[in-house]
Amino acid sequence: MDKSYNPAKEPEIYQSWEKSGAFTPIVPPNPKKARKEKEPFTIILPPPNANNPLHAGHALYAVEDIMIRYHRMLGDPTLWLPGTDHAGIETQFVYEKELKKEGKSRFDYDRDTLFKKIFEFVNTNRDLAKNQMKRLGFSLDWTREKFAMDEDHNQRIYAVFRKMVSENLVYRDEKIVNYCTFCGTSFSNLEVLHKSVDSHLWYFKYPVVGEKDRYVTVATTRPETMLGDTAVAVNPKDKRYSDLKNKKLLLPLVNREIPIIFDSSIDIKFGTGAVKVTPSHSPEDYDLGKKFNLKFIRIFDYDGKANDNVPKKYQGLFPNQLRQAVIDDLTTIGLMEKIKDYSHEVGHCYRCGRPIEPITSPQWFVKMKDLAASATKAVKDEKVTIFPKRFKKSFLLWMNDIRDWNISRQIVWGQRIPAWYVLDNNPEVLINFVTKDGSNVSGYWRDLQSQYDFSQIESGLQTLNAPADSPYYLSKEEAKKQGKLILQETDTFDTWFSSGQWPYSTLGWDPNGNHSPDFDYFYPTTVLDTMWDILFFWVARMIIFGLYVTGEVPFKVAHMHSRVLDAKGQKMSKSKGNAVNPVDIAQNYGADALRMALVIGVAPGSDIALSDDKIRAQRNFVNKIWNASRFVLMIIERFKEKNPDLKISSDIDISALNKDDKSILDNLNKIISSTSSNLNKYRFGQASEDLYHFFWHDFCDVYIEKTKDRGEEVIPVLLTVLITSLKLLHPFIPFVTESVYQILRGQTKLVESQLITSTWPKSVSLPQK
RNA sequence: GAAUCUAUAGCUCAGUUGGUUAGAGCGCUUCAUUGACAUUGAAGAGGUCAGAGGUUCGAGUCCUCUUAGAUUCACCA
Repeated sequence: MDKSYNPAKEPEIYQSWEKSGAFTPIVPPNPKKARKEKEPFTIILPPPNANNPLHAGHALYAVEDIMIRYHRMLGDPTLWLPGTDHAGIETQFVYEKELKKEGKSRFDYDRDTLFKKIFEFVNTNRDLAKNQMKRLGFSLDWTREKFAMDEDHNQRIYAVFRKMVSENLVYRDEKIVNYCTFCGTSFSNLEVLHKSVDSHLWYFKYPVVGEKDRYVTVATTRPETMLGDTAVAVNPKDKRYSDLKNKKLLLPLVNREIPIIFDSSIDIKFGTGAVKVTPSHSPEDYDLGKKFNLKFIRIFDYDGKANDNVPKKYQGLFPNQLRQAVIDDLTTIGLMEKIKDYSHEVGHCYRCGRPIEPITSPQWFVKMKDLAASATKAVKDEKVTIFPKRFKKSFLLWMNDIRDWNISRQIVWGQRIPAWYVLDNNPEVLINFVTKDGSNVSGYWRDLQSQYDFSQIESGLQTLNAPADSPYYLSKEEAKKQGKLILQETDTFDTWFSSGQWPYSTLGWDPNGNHSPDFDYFYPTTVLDTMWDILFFWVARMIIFGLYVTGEVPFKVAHMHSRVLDAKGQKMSKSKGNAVNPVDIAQNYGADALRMALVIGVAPGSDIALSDDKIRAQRNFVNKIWNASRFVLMIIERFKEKNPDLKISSDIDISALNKDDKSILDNLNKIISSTSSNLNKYRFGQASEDLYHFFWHDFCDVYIEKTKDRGEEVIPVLLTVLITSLKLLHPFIPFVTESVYQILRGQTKLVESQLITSTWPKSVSLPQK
């Protein structure tokens, strides 16, 4: 044996495991029945994004590997299913940055071409993550690997979509959505970051029509939207304005007469108690607009510029430019009353960081109320146990006031929504396309149809935007019955609409009920392990979809793991330059050292500061195991030299044990039961720490030292404690334990061929005290 | 605005349902060690467990408040 452990050989060990079939469970002939007799232990890997190499956080898949290896050793049929996610907006955002380097942008391509280019880009990256996961020792069943853009997965989510449409759980509507004009897409509420912004409250005077020198002053944080105001709202109990019933105001700069409306939602104490109402650009005002049947005047286009609903001099300005122009002009004409400092929360795009523009836009929504209710019930009834417990509370809180989910994204990378529009009788469809000579054209079908032939529009199509009440058909064939000029919706599904269906889809759920044996055997899965930051994005959606589509929860336990931070406790990110590549660490110190460093002494769900010190300490521990094993083998050799007939065995003769033997075996029994119990309770930090202490202190420092002046009778106890320790440690540090085991196997009589598939230890029977 | 979490040795953190002298890693001090391992061993210094109050025979552990920090959720002008 080498003088110290050499992690360079870890990949060979991984190959031998994979080749032996240890990662691949066998599905019995009658899976449903077999499941009832013995339930498999199943984890679906949270699929990493296909667009990027793994980061340190992904190394925490180690937690899943620990559970998987533990259950495999317990003898449970065990499946850990790998896959990668297409990660819609994330990937497109990354790819657009690549395009920018070439001096191109998404506007240079029709959507089909752009889609194909992104697909190629993703394919070149996909194997990277896979090899990294192998390097870290994750015992995933690669024969079942999936990708979120696999055709069978697409077909499944399309089927679910159609079902939801037919049951009125999916609807189209023109509502206020969170829109990023830079990314060119809407977002769900979850994808909006609320940042505190130091700004101002501007007080404008709106003249009262027909009354000389009388004004109503409104206070606003968004002067620019005043060009789209269609009312001013006050509280009916506010005496300052009670005489203004049936009066109108003259909107300055625009010279439009707007009504005064009375609604109890208006806070009398805020500002002047009078609020400008812009139904097309503010969520609250949208509600008022609906309630009072106000005009909806959208003043910003999808590119963020002011459109022709504003006076000519303002057209084409971006919101911040428009703001300044409005402030200047109101000041000039003497209608700016005052400006106060004011700090408030503004929604920003989680992707590009720019302010979100709330605008009305036709989009696809999922009705959440009933779906959320069933998920809430499942969690309350512990059909799904959320661990650590504190996340259960925030889950229920979030579910409690959930809003309808905007599932359509105006990007190309993702599953294109399977709905078709008929242009023949739908002139108001807004179309963007690239012409044959490469220029961008945008316009309504009513105007375009005379200038371009349909085939050019179809082949150059970038986006279309159909009015919310446009009829649509769920297949091209259906649509064709209605007309000749057919275009498919260009919006794609929110990534989470796809990944929310990951558990049953990857296992082979079938819309027609002909489920695969895998689905019958492994679904519902056992544990879902992920970081808490996607509890709402992903975990909640999976529970919702699972219950809706299969009638069962997708997993029984949702285990939220820690967040990996750098040595200083800072969030890792590429831009900060403090991101570490887990594979680099594995090359330098061994995957085992990294894995151990990530779990030892970490409380459930708390942050992990990953430092070099910590990794080195665990590298030392791994080496300690190597050397303790080397020592045991060495003294066996020495006894053999003295006595060539010596039988090497780990069978313990209870009557021959001395005090030290009994003490170490007693501790061994304790560590066996505490490790099992800690693993059952997801207390990986405690389990690993106890094992560390037992092996290094109890076994090496105390017991081995004491055996140094004893005879060959120590061999069975030494072997028993060593082999049992290797088994207990194997889920955490699989490589060193397996490689030591293989060496031991060559030199002593060991029955089991691999540690990975060996049985979990049971306590040694000792004489009663 | 709502909720959650954290505050324990110089640093990074463990400490399950409350129970004897509060632990680990790294760092520090002294010593040992040339055949398991210097990626070692032994001994040691170092904490009024943020502060105040309460429950209890007993609290780092439960409750209340205060202070400091972090995070998440949230359509308020």
